[in-house]
Order: sequence, then C-alpha cells, then structure tokens
Amino acid sequence: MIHSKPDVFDELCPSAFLPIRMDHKWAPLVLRLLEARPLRFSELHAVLHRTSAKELTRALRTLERDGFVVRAAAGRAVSYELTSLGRSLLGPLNAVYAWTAEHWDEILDARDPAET
Amino acid sequence: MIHSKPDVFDELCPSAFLPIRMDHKWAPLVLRLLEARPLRFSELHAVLHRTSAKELTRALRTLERDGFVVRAAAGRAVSYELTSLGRSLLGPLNAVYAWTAEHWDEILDARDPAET
DNA sequence: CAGTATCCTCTATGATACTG
DNA sequence: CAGTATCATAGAGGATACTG
Repeated sequence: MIHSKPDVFDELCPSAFLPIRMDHKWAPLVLRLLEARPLRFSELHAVLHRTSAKELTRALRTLERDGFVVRAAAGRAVSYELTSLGRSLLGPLNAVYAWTAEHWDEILDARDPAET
Repeated sequence: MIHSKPDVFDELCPSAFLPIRMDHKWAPLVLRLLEARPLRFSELHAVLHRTSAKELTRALRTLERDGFVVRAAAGRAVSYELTSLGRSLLGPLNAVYAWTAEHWDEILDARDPAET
C-alpha cells in the first residue's frame, strides 16, 4: 500500500519525532541489547534493573507494535529478537550514541560551565 | 575538566537518552531548521506554527542550555544560530531522519497490517 | 517582535504488590 | 519466569491572553 511519504517539515507528521522519540524511554536501549542475540525477559530486566517489569513490558510491546522485535514463546521461556527492521535502525541509532559518547562532556560543560 | 565518560549500559546515565530524547519535542526540528542559516524567533515560529510561542521558547532555551544554539540579540531582532556542537549533531540526526523517511511505511504497516 | 503568564489535561514513568 | 494490576506524581505540551 501507499502511505504518504512523511515530509518532516511541511506537515509536521508524527514521523518527525520518530524514532528520535521512540515512544518509550527504554526502547532504544532494549534495541541495542538485542543486537548481539535474542534475550529473555529476565535477561533484559537484569541489565535494565532501574526500571520496573511493567515498564520493560511496555517498552517491548511498543517495539513489537512497530515491528522492531518479535516475541517468541518457547514453552515457559520467552525471548525477544530483532526483526530486520529493528536491525536496520541500529545503524543510525548507534551513530547517535557514538555522537553522544563523544560530545557528552561538552553538553555537561554547556549546562554547568562552573564545574571546571 | 574530566566528566566521567558515559557508559550507556553500565550506569544507565542520562546520556543513554540523549539526544535520542532531546528533552524537548521540537528541539530536533529547530536544529534542522537552523542548519542553513540563523533564523529569527518569528521565522522559526512561522514554520513551527503548530506549537505555541511558549513551547518554542522552551525548546530554544533547552537548546541553548545544552550548547547547541546561541541567542544573538541585535537590538529588537533576536536570532538563533547553531554552535559547532549543534552543527556536529546534524550528521547523526539527519541519519535518523533519513532512516525514518525510508522505513516509515514499514512501521505503519507493522502497526496496522489491515490497511493494505 | 519576542516573548511571559496562566490554566488545564493527559501521559510517561516510578513504586509496589500480586499471579499462573 | 514473565508478566499484571494499582496507586501516585511530575512534567510535557496545548490553548489562550497579556506585555515591553
């Protein structure tokens, strides 16, 4: 089907904020965690221990909804895996993280020049 | 000075969400608008007419705070201009936008497979 | 022109407790 | 293990009116 191509400026459609704002705080992190291999819910939660099960679930549901990950239930065990769409986002996403790692100090300095 | 390098995973520091979530909805768009040349407040608002002056102001204050733009008041006229830090973010940022333009349809399809 | 000031609502997210 | 259910709060963001 034909969805109208998002023109980020003219129409100010939601794509202007996607996936810059990935609809969930932990979504981008989950995506990166799944880069290496599929992970179980508990494995994800172990790393993202600062969030609740509820929020992690919501992050995963969001990622599922958008076609970034697929949920595979094998009996008791449930694991999450990247789709090709999800994997394709890792490039740009990691580019942003790389930028952040490189310029984080400058942002902090801009926020608080005193702390030198 | 030495700010500890952000390890996006180990400490789950705020950098994990920056600038993926740029602390303001309109911030990334403002950044892109300033790519070509400095713009006045009203020029920005003309394009971003869907938001209020209050929110646009807040976006600009956020961008200033983080060292992405500088505010230059020339008498009555006020214009905003990218700093080199702000400009350096355009690369990764535009990469994400490019990804979005290319995969937006797939996300919509994932959200609503019916609409074919 | 370039904002401020208010009011208001809705959502995101956390904390905590419970379940098949 | 892999979630749900509930409660509670801060802040995001819209609408609108006002100002030097």
